[in-house]
Amino acid sequence: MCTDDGLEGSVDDGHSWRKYGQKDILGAKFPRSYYRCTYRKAEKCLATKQVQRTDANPTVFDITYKGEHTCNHHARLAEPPLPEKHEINTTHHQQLSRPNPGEMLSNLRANLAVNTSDFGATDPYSFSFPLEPFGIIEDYQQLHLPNDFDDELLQVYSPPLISPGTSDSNCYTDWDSSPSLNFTVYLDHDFKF
DNA sequence: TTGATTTGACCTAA
DNA sequence: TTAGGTCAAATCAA
Repeated sequence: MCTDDGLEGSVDDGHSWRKYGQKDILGAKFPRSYYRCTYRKAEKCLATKQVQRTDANPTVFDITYKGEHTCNHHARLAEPPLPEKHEINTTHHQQLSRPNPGEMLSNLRANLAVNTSDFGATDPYSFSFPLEPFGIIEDYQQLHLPNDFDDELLQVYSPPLISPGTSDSNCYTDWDSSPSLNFTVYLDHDFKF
């Protein structure tokens, strides 16, 4: 994650990652970093993620998760019954209570700001703003975002936490080809951790 | 001393 | 052949 002073660190998504490579990508100003789960060997956890700073905005990172954690070291999470993979279960959305603002605020400060504006370009989409730092990959599917989620989030948390100006965020899953998740993290220039 | 990061080399798919 | 992804030795930091 990049801060105002240009320092880069890993987004605390509740997992322990170990960097294993960095590559200059053709046409990209900034290199892409490759991370794998710290417990890859110990627990044969094959989860990986790629982090790349976007050209347009150096404070924005595209983070792509691949695979899923099989280790037991992910952050503790509220554990409602998991919807079957590849299935968007709207029932769960109704059963799960939305995080209260205090919890979300503390988690935002502790972890990251996620710009969820302009969702809806792809359907179905799903993304859960976690009660706790991000956990196993399935957790992203536990909540279906309502259409007005971004508006509500912005009303509650901005300014100064979330930049409302950008509109080119993306959040999609491509479960058919590979179990990966890509989302863009926007950091407000005034964001303080 | 141990675990994490860096970085050039290597592998592989397109 | 090239670009993206991974490996692994060297280096760094706690």
